[in-house]
Amino acid sequence: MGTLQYAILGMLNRESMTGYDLTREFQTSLFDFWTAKHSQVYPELKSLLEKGYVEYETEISGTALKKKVYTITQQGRDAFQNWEETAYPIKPIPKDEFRLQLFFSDAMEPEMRLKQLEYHLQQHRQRLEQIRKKQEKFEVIPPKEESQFCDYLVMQGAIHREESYCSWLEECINLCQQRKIL
Amino acid sequence: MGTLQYAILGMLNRESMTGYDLTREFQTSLFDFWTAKHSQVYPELKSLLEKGYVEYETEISGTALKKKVYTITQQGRDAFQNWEETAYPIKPIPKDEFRLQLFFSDAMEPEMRLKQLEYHLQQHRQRLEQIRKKQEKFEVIPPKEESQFCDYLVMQGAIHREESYCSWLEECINLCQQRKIL
DNA sequence: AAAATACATGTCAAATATTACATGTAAAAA
DNA sequence: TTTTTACATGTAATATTTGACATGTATTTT
Repeated sequence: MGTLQYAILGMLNRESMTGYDLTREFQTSLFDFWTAKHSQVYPELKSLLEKGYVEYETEISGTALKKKVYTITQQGRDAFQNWEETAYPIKPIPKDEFRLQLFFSDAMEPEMRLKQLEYHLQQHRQRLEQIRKKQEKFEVIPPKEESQFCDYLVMQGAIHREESYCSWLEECINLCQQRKIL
Repeated sequence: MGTLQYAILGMLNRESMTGYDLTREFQTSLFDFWTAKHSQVYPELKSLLEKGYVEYETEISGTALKKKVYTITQQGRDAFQNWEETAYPIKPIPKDEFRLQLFFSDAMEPEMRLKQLEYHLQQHRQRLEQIRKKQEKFEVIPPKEESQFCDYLVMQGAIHREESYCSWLEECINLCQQRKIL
């Protein structure tokens, strides 16, 4: 079973919701480590339904709008817990198109390389700022029993990741400029 | 045109080689930011051939073993250079199964969460050590005109990435333990 | 009252990527 | 001399993901 299905089970384990709600979560609270579009969510829900890991009730919103509110079953809870407690070997290193461009940048004008480095630094600084805005909502570190504590941990991870990307790019820019002056 | 095709063009831009050689590069020098299996490389070479971006000559190794040695064409060089100098918006945040598990770890025993954190720290420390072994080969920072300089930059990036992953995990472990003692 | 945005659910085609299937030669080690 | 490892090239089936197509309701803004 793919990771996305466990992500869905994990969310439904917290709270029953619709495919639309799940999709929204993938665009917000899970955004810093997992994303999915609605075109992937609905088929996966169907698959989980066939496995008996989720069930749904139809609710009417307003006068005609049908909503399918999905709830995790005991079977689903068991499958989720089993995944959650399994220590999987770490996945292959994520692909990074910019690192690839940089790797080949010896074939490029030094000014162009610098321009590329500065553009990407700017992009990652923006991303970092967006994550820091989330961080500011935490006034204290939440107690470790709450799901808020987990939110805090993964958000810290996202900050670490972007900070290190930025500091690497700064280092690259320095190295490129230094050797220009000498 | 997909990124993998540009990765192949970039390698052939440095030196003519076979699909087998390319696959080996994806497992070694490009490993820290892009990978591909031979089952993906051969069809992509075929596609590049149809586009006129590469051509090949058949060489005989030994008495019977046929090798297809691919060479980039001028058209291929132009396409590559165009990609290389384009500043693409940064890609969505890479997926990370462990961060997903951690995000849901409020539903888990605190000891289990700690066990998971320590396992992943160990895995990433190992990965970091492997990259550091590559780093040790550089006695000085190579001059910026050489492709070695690019190798150095991306390798530094891989070190930054793994170091920050490890320091984040250490921070998480500390936070989990701290609150246990208090 | 109209328009725009958010809510809500799906399918389909295409691109990307992994694993397994399939075959054979060359060189090095046991 | 046999076996194993590296060299060498492909295809097929499957899984994952994205982007486009397709439709309709509810709410908010203009």
